[in-house]
Amino acid sequence: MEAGKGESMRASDRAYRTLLTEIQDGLLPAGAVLGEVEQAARLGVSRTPLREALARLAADGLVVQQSPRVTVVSDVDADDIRALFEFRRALEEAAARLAATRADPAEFAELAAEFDRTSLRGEGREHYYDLIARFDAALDDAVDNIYLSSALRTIRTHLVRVRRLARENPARLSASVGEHALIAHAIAAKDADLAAHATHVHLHNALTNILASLAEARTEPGAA
Amino acid sequence: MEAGKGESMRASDRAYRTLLTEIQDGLLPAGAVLGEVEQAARLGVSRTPLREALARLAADGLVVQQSPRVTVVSDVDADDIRALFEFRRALEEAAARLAATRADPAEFAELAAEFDRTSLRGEGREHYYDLIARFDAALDDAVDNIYLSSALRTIRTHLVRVRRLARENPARLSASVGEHALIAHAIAAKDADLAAHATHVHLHNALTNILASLAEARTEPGAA
DNA sequence: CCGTCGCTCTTTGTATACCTAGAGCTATCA
DNA sequence: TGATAGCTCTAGGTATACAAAGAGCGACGG
Repeated sequence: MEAGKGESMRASDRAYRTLLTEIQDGLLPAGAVLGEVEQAARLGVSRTPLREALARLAADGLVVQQSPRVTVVSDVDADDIRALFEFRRALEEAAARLAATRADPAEFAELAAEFDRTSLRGEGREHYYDLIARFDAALDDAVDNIYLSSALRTIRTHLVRVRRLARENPARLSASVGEHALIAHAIAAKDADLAAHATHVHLHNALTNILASLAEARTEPGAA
Repeated sequence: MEAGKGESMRASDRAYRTLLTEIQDGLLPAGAVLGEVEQAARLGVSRTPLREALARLAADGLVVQQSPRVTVVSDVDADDIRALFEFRRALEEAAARLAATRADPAEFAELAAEFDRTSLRGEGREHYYDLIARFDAALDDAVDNIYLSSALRTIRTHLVRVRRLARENPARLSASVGEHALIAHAIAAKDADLAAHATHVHLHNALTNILASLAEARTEPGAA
């Protein structure tokens, strides 16, 4: 579907992908120490490509040099999430405005229609996340700005982790579909202000839900 | 003042700093091919740290893999600059808003006063760029958002190159001081809307000036 | 018994040797 | 004469060997 297959890549790419996935999925929790020799042996690559992978993860902000000698998986607390969403709001509002100006209306009208349909039938997570991914891709394509796209990609990388920490409930998922439908409609209608403000609203709701979910999880840490 | 000295750094850092400076100063022009062995020999380091330096430059967007085999200094044309400023506007407007909310008013009042003073006496480029740098640092500090700060740092890295391409004239420099004064005053007054809109205006003027300067340079490429 | 000095061992940073793949050239065949 | 197949050679990708520095521990002295 998207990028190259697992076997034909360079060792450094495989190491990066593997570590990225493991961090996003929580297999490598925040604070986990990533020793070079240890990880190189585990992933079956030598230290050279592994170091390259760690450097990329550090550039992404998923890994941090705790001390000059030890690299750890970065922590994600509520303040981090708030900061991430401040950044995200700035970028996605700008992206929505630009898309409203430049996008092919037909494409976003089609996406809007799909969001509307999905909103009626209560489809599963799978379908929802897939649709979101297509919407994001269309947005990136319409905005046509490598700086913006690159920054958005980084954000999405972090969001995968955040979503894992804060399980979104079905009600929120459903509401999110509706919010996306509005954004898509606004872009299709070339209404930049509406697109930006709808994005603002969407991100506000998403953040609120995530922080609430996080607070909940802290009070009742029973469900493993 | 800022980062570590030249002699005590790691070889990879030295290579990165050197290449960065050379690209920003135009010694390595757009399109210049950066062979690993060649650059490693030239900079007096081995290929391993040099590769790390190239990877960082690639992450910054200053270097690009033209083909799977050849890495070149990235090009900067008018469209790139427009895209950069779209991105910059999104981030700096957001930063201005956040600073207006969070900054210590006294600090920005002081900066505003300095801009006002600089505006009266026609100080040189040196003083101007130094003051801007202090303003940027204060903004970063006030915003207190690692994602935003990190993205702004990347932008500033690119801006050094852009400034080189488009020589800013004294009139523009003077106007820019005034615009900065207004932004600083707005932040000190905790007026988020004014801070954001003044930033918008400032970036619009800066971009217009740069693009005009670029068009000029293309018609009369005489002055070496 | 506690503090400090020094050693060792681990871990990162760097250099280099090896491997592989692709671009370009040449020679041969149609 | 043109095209193609094969070869060579270069440059990147990977593995490994080497160097240096810091943390942890132990022994010795006060």
